[in-house]
Amino acid sequence: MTARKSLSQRLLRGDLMAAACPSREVLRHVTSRWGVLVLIALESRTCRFSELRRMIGGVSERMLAQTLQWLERDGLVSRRALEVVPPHVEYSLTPLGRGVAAKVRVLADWIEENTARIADGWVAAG
Amino acid sequence: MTARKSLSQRLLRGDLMAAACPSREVLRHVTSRWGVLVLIALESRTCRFSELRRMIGGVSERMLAQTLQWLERDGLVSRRALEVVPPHVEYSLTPLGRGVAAKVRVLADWIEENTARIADGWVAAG
DNA sequence: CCTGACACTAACATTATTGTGCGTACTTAC
DNA sequence: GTAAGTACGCACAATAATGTTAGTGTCAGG
Repeated sequence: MTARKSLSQRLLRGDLMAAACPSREVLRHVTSRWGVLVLIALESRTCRFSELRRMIGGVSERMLAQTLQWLERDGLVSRRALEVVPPHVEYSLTPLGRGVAAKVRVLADWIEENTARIADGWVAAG
Repeated sequence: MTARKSLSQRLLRGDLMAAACPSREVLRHVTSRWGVLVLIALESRTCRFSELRRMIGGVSERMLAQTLQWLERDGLVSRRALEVVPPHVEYSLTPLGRGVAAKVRVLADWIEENTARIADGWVAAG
């Protein structure tokens, strides 16, 4: 068994500017193409696999599964499989996951609100 | 010449859940591996190319240039080249860029603070 | 004279990420 | 009986992102 709170947990802080820092890995999962969207979708409510697939336009089953596994390993998403037929699996955010999801959501909101402004620059510049 | 404020800018909001929405593109630039770090670095101050390169551990010149160009086209970063020798180029955030950078920074802070907790889960699970 | 700094670009090699199609094992709906 | 839904895993292909190397032109420092 591991200690309840490791030394690193109490003392160390990640440094994203450092190439070798593990925080880089977390960043990649969270900000991956579908990671952002999964976190946002799950922030609203617990979802099944195929619900997520329908909610998130353009995601393939393979990528959705992959992304969910990353986030699960990071302890941000929890998976609950019901032993029934047909299979029923529920994905939800962990307390930790709710933390990131909130931040991610704020960023996503900003992007949704400002995309039109940004896209105007694209057409103006050609 | 384009209209001062396009219809889309006043009326439409991006929808990240829609596969074809342009907001997806903005999201990709902002959350790209180096995009996040560039925005954070520039939030603290205007920087020269090689300063950014030194600040952001592990970034190659090619990727830094690429990322800066994406963000510049999106109107988030502005580039100012002084006509001197040796070349002197300054990168800074536009007002729009300051908007995203603030949101990105909050996310990055969260990750830096919680990476230790997350990484603990990695070792525990093996 | 030789090197390094500066801010890149172009060409090429290599990963990483993503997509596609198929298979699973069972059930309900048509 | 046939198709579709369920939640994926696996193999392979394609595309996107990233890295590596070399080169540009000028000038200051050793």
